[in-house]
Amino acid sequence: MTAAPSEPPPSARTRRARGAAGARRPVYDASSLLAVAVQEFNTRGYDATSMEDLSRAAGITKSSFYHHVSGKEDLLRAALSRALDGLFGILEEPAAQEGSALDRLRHIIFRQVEVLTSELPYVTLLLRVRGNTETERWALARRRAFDASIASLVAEAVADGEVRAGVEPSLAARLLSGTVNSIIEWYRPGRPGSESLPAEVVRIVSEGIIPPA
Amino acid sequence: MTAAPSEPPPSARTRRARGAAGARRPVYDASSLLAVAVQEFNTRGYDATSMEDLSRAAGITKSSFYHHVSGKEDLLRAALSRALDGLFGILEEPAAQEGSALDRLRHIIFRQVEVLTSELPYVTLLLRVRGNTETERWALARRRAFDASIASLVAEAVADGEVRAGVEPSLAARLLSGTVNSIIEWYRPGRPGSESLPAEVVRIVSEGIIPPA
DNA sequence: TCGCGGCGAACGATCGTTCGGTTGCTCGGA
DNA sequence: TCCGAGCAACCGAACGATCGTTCGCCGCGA
Repeated sequence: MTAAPSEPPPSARTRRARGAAGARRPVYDASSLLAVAVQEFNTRGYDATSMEDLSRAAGITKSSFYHHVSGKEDLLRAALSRALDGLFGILEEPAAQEGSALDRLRHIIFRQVEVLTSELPYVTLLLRVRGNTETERWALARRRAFDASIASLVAEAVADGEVRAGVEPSLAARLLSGTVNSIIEWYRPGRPGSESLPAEVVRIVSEGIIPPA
Repeated sequence: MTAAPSEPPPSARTRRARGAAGARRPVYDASSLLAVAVQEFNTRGYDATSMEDLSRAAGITKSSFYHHVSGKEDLLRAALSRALDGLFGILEEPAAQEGSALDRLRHIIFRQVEVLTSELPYVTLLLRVRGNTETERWALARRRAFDASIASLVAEAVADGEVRAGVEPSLAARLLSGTVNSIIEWYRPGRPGSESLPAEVVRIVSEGIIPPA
């Protein structure tokens, strides 16, 4: 353990039971280091976060950190993959493929809020990607594909006469995605009333945010 | 002019007429360089943008760039100031201080969309600040103060019975700000229909984004 | 002649990454 | 039961690259 002279506590350490079946002695595993890294990325921003920052947050030195991860951009890719898998998984659910366009849309919105909150750090990182590297551009393209499938669903619902076509369907789709995604700016897990958030969001995008009395 | 050997065109150059009344020969002025810098900041992200990137976008060398600006963070501060001045200016307008809470709220939303679109690069930068430096924390605090005044206005409108209190006023206020701010993610100036956007946003937050038929 | 706008070169700092070496636990064989 | 080999975890030091910033100098127009 080599008692460190300064402050860092063994924060996200996931010590496996001594002598457990399997490999030798993994003090850190890949997913817990990823969680630490994503948290730092979201606090400081990806570019402003150094590998020194990440390793310090994990409680080890920079060179030790490299024994567990292959590099900074691979951490980013793993995190973005997790977020994208969560979102695209929604589209493959039965309720997202059966029923009227409006019903499918409502289900997707509901589930999108659930995924946003359950995978908050990863989705937050995804929604802040700018496209500087090939990894970021890949994530941006996948994200645009997700938004596009929602936009086409909105258009279908309007064409079927299931929603009032007060505005352009494309504008409605953009504001819809923007409203749902903005949740990452303020949502923090563990606060009371979180479990009702998906239903409240679905209602609010149907009835309006500030509907006159 | 000293014809550069490579590609960069004299992009945002604001050449003053030869021999015009006044000072010597300001080829670049502070505001045009700020515009160039903010555009680069928004494309790559503030931290990922180097002074080399900025000067290249301006068509001069890095050392020449420093003859006109005092540093990277001062550029950021100037840009964030411009965005914040635009937003807080809304709150001082007569229509934001007189009338019912709902009318004031509608006016602020309308004007906020106008400012978002007219000052798009500066507000975009503001909405992406993370809080790494003292400048960024100052901007974050001011931005939170703006959001708080909107939240209290929503609460007032609910208390006065002017809007249907379907959900928590604080949730409505957060989704309201998120919806309006998300416009920066897709709005680009000069496209047809832009002039009607503020009114459409006001209507959509009142009637819902996807109201059932 | 003056001085502003522009330039190349260089500063120290920090970046992501690599390398060689030390520690201490685990396990097979005596 | 003891021991030595092997290896995962960890570390300090350093790599070349790039960062924001500064400096001294030059050329041209007023």
